Amino acid sequence: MNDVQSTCGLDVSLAVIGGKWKPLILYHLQGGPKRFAEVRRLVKGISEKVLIQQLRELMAVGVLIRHDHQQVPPMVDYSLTPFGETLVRALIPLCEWGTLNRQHVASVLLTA
Amino acid sequence: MNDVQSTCGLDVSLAVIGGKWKPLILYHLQGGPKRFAEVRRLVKGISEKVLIQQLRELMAVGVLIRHDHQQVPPMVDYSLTPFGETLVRALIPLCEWGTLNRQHVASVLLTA
DNA sequence: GGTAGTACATACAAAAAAGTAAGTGTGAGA
DNA sequence: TCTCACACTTACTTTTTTGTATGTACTACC
Repeated sequence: MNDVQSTCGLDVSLAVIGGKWKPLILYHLQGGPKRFAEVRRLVKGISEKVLIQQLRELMAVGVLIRHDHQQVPPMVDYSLTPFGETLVRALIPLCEWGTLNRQHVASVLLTA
Repeated sequence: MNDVQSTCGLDVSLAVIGGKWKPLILYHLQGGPKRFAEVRRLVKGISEKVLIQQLRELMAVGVLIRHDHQQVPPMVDYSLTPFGETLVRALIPLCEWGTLNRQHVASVLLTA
């Protein structure tokens, strides 16, 4: 990381996971394929509409894949691609940072 | 990370660095204190107004500190707090991921 | 026919974030 | 007096993201 300008890939990562929900969606798909409704349950607070949208965008950049089991009622699941797995791996430190500092951040935000 | 619900701190991290610009601002302050105009130069594309706003928010959560040299013309610099340094450390993997996958993501986004 | 389960699609609205333009304050120097 | 450098502030606008409500498609079952 000597030449900050030419090596900082944060703009790329942010292009892929930018927004309120994408990091959380990716994180929850870490544990293997998940049904639509299950993802929605895990990512608390997200609307169906936004979840669909975000899943579609994540698929478009190749980090998620959708598997349709071709049955009725519909049975569809979403999972990380291998590429997506590399991205989630890069998210773990941020997740851990948040866990470690949850209390501190909470107290700061309350006084703001 | 066994209990995904209770240990995932991504919501906390996102509360601190959410938005288009904050990760990039933090990243560029890694190398030591920087003047306002310098930060603006480094974070390409950001408007003065938004930079000020974001700096203020980052200070409010304790990851940045502002030092006014009390002179005219004004001379002010911004730097990471030790707390902020822990956060930037957690951002590095994401930065590296982006660097490694810049070409791949670029080609995907062009075809979308 | 109605109901159920599941994963969507569509239309419109609201909220949040970012952007554009103009202005301010402070001394220092011409 | 005017101009400059620097770091802001304010008012308004535009863009983006998220949210609310309703509807669709497909079978299966009562």
